[in-house]
Amino acid sequence: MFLLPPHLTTPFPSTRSTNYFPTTRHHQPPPPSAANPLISSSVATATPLIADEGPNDILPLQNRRYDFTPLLNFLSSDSNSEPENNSSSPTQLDPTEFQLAESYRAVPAPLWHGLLKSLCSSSSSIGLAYAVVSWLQKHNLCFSYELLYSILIHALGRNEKLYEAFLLSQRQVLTPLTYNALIGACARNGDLEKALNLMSRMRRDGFQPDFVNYSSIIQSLSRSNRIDSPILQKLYREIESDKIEADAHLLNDIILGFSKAGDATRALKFLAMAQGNGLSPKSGTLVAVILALGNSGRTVEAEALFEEIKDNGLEPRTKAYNALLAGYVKMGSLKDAEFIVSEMERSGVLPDEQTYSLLVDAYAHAGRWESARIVLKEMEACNLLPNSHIYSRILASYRDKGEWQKSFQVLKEMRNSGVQPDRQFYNVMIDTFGKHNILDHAMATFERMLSEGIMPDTVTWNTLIDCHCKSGRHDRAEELFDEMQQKGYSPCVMTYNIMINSMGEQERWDEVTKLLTRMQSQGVLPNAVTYTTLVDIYGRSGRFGDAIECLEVLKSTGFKPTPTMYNALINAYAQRGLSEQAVNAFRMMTTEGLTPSLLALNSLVNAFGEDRRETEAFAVLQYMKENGLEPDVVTYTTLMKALIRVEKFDKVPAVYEEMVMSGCTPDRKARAMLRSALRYMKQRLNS
DNA sequence: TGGTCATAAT
Repeated sequence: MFLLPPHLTTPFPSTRSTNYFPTTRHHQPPPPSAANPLISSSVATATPLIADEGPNDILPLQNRRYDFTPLLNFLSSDSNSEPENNSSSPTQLDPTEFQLAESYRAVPAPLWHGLLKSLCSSSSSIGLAYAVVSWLQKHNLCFSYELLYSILIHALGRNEKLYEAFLLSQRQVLTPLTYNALIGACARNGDLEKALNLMSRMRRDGFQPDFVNYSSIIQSLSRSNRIDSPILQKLYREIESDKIEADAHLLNDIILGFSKAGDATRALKFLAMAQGNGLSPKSGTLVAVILALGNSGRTVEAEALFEEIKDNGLEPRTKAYNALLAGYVKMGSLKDAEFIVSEMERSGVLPDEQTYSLLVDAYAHAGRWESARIVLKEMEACNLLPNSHIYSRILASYRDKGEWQKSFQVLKEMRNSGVQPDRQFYNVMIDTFGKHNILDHAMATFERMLSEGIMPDTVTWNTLIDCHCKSGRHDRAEELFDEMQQKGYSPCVMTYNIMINSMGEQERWDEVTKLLTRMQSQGVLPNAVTYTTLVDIYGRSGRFGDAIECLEVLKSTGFKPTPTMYNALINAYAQRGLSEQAVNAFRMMTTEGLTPSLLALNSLVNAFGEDRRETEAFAVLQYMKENGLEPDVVTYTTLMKALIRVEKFDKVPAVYEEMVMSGCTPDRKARAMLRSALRYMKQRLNS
């Protein structure tokens, strides 16, 4: 088995030649006035320039007090500005260049910074930017060159030119300032792997990563929605071991990160820590925590936090109400949702598109299409136009209720209202067909989207690939995976997770390894789902050694396995009736300080049931009751299955009875289990 | 801004 090592030592890009900058310079068009820059236009004047002089991307600078064109023209043509050749001192220069330098003596530093940022925005002028820095250094025209380099790196990072940033950094000894800029550039470009590598390199060089590094990484993860709880936990452990005291900003980022990762428990923990230190997080962060609480069904706590905003003397605004509303919509509590909206009205807080969208969501989810329609009308009355987003939510509701046929009606309705479907809408539509195994509709929707000139994104490809996997069309999924890359789309973690799952289902272990290697080479970091998937696929195939090794590797890299990973392992043992091993996995989980969920215990019930140890299965039920975990339909159904396995059919009805008495609503599978027990009893009577 | 896609129980 193969797994990704902890800190992948990705080399810095060094394969391309280091004379990258000089060569790009030759791509500059020869400047018309290069022959005598001092004569062609005066320096340091307010005179506006002719537009076609110099690179186009610095046009905004021409409105400023200083005219950099002569300098840029000079640097574009003059080979003396090569950094390699600038050993000569300014006094040895030809008088023209000296005079040019003198004319820029009074330029304030921020203007140089602005010039550099501007030059970095276009590939064709990056070389020029570097030449400017070298030239400034040569003529002692700007105070801190370290700062200039970090500005260059930062600007390159902003402009998604990470590769160039790395090349540039290779020309300098890395200082804390340039390290920070580089780490920031990596974070901004979502290259967490490189950012983390740089942090450890920084430590090796004897520099202490500071909270800004951590902040930029966490912010980048949050922003790109790529954050997950284990990675943030690991980062926090590093913060602790770096002995960095989390300040208000960093704590804010951490709370926001855990919220976005859906880990409401840890978000609350750090919120308490911040408040304990007398710090109050930004209101947007509190809203994110409310959202996370609501999303995990913890609406009571969400409401408590909402009230806390009020207690702090702040008036909750639309966003805060929306977050609370989202929780109730998520749990399908229409009454509470309606109450929140009326509270908004009462408090004079205006609903926005999001509010209406959530309300429409709530009605559509409850199957009250007419009410949803009224909300849309009301929305228009408030001068808020229904958009593609709101219709995509409606479609998602239909999808989740199994009513894929409604897709066409939704499409028609939105067109009638003058709303054009956008990419996200089509993504949901493809997913709707895909989730119901109507692959030709899914593909037709994809074609339709293309024919309307809407470009797919990674989500579109992921959706298509996954729905083919789910329908067992692994061959087509693989083709689509290749196709997306041929068309220039880079697979993301999710794509890889889908493909790993697919290969695992097919037991093509070499392919699983290949995918992991490719992830690594492309700098795509595996996340919690990747590991859960690996544990799951190995476990399901009885490769328990590999499954456990996954968890060990994970732990050795400073991550903690999530409860979900253990659930996958326990489930794998359970399905093969290996109850002893299932119990062991369960114990491992509790030893790690993880609280077993109902899901883990249900798997344990199943493990005993499949191992014909129904007494122990019922002991787990007892354990649940004693530990305040409410058994659910799955628990009782699994117990009934356990009884059937040992042919104690006559005891099944009592379990069914208890299920109903304890307030569980029997579902289709529960009823089927009872029915089959009754059938066996009848058979036994007849024989 | 947001909204869409991936993992674990009968």
